[in-house]
Amino acid sequence: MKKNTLESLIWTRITRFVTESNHLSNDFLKRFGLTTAQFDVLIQIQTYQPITQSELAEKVTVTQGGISRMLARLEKDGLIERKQEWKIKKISLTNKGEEILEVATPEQVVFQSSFFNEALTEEELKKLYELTTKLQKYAHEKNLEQQ
Amino acid sequence: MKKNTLESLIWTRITRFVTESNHLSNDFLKRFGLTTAQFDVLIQIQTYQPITQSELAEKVTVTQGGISRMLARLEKDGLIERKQEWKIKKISLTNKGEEILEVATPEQVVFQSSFFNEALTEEELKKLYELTTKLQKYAHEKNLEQQ
DNA sequence: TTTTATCAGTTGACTAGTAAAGTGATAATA
DNA sequence: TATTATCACTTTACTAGTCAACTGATAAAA
Repeated sequence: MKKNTLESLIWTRITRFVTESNHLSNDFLKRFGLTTAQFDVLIQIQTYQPITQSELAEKVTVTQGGISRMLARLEKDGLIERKQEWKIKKISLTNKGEEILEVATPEQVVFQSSFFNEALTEEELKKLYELTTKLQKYAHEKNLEQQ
Repeated sequence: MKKNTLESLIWTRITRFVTESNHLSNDFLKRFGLTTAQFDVLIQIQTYQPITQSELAEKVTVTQGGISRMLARLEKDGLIERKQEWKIKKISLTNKGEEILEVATPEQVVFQSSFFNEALTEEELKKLYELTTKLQKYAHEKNLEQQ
């Protein structure tokens, strides 16, 4: 019984890479009082605000319930606000949220980029972008089919 | 303020791919009463048994506390056993664990591989393996430095 | 107008993980 | 021998997520 195909070796590499670089980013973002997941969500809100919870959930590939909890925490910390409007809730950043991102984003982008550009050449980066785009599109479509 | 470098685009693709393909695998493994995380741990135990908790934690990039909880669940389900031996605990699969893996592994390997080989060519797979190996090695080293 | 459906979000019970403090056995030192 | 350190693991309190059942408001059908 073969359990180590090239594909499953890649799978292991990718998941280990994601958890390890997540640890590093969490550590780095501690100075701003943020986690990697929170930073990810805040960036999406900043880009698309005002946005509904369902739209946001779709963008960060999390369930309705997951985004509900996450936003409850971010609201408690005063980083975002939810305004009930008709039967939907429109999410946007507060001034505090906006200010933190202004400082955190450039630093986090440089830090996060370092995992890639210190390990790979410019050519390899382009190839990797191409390959991961294909993978993600395929997995995304397969997920949509499932429902 | 530039927040969309090629690197951070790759980051997003990779993390979204990992969560989406994890959903698919979780769904697939439901028929064996397993989650993707549990399957991952069981395969490592099968490969290295008898193994200590600390060694196992290292292999699956999880903390001591994390592996302790995970193994408590797997033990409760009767898939593994922990034998106290001197001051360490040696982990191994039970018959039940071994039997489930025997059926689940070939199917899960085929399913997991499909995310890759249906989206990419053989050539691209080899390239991707090369690139992800570099990435993971780099992130792993950086994590070791941190401690 | 009452009922029913639907839609956006929340909540309960769970898995899976973290950091940091705690436990209990073994080994090293005073 | 008594004390202290260390080691392997557990536990507490938390973030982050899942699914599925539940609200509560709006819209559509009877």
